[in-house]
Amino acid sequence: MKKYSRQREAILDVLCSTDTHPTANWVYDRVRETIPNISLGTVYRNLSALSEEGRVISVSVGDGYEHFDGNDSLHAHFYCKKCGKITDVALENDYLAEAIRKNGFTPDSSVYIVRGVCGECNAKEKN
Amino acid sequence: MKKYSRQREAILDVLCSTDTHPTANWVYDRVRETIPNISLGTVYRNLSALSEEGRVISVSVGDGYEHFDGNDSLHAHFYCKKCGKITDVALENDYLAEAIRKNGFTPDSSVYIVRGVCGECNAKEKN
DNA sequence: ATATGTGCAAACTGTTTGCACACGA
DNA sequence: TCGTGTGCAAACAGTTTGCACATAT
Repeated sequence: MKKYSRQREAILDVLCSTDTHPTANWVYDRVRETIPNISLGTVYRNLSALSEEGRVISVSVGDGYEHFDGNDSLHAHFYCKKCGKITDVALENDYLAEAIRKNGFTPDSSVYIVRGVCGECNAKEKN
Repeated sequence: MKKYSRQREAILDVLCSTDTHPTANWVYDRVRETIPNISLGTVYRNLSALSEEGRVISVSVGDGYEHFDGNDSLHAHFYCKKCGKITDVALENDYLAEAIRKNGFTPDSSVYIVRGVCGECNAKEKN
């Protein structure tokens, strides 16, 4: 059975109190402020556990890192290729998951990523 | 300037003639049937180049591998956590990219992934 | 008591990269 | 010729894992 752990709670806290889609290492640094001797391995183990439980989503934008997201409302991710920032874009309904359900699948989590250039970087480009 | 290469064409061919969302290594094995002494490094370099050009899409489903997709029609990916299979689901319009454009971004490629259990594995589970 | 979680560090592995050579334009 | 691409192999880096100890139930 699943056992409580201070470490896992702290990790979940960090993920739910940011919208920056952090990497494992960023979470590690942040949690160390509270639990200084937590290990990176523990962070990885718990991120992976939380992700399997569906309490957290993992997002791969293609920058070589796994990003984690504690935002449980329906949204898409916009990844800017220039500055690397990931921005949430709220969605009203999950019509992709619906389309998929019609194909005989049972979806349980959705990760939507759109890549491109953000407004800020678009502006800068006009130099 | 971009130079023609037999290797890159062969890699693109492989990707466009399958719907299995292969990994770099699978592509490597496949291309070696035609170009036996191609190197894995070359495959990686070209996959990454093709991906930047937008001729190919890279899909991270969270199994530890990067998957590549030469299908250029609009579709979502369903990843089955049980059997690992990735299935394309055609979409009529890219309303997510639209939603994102309204937020001031300039999207250029979309990767939609829904995770869950596929019909086959659902059936098997009823034992 | 005991099964699960942790810290530590080493191991793993998919991917990247430097270099000398080959090749397309 | 000249700049880009390739093959090879070593290096890299994010992530995983084994082990002995700690902790929740």
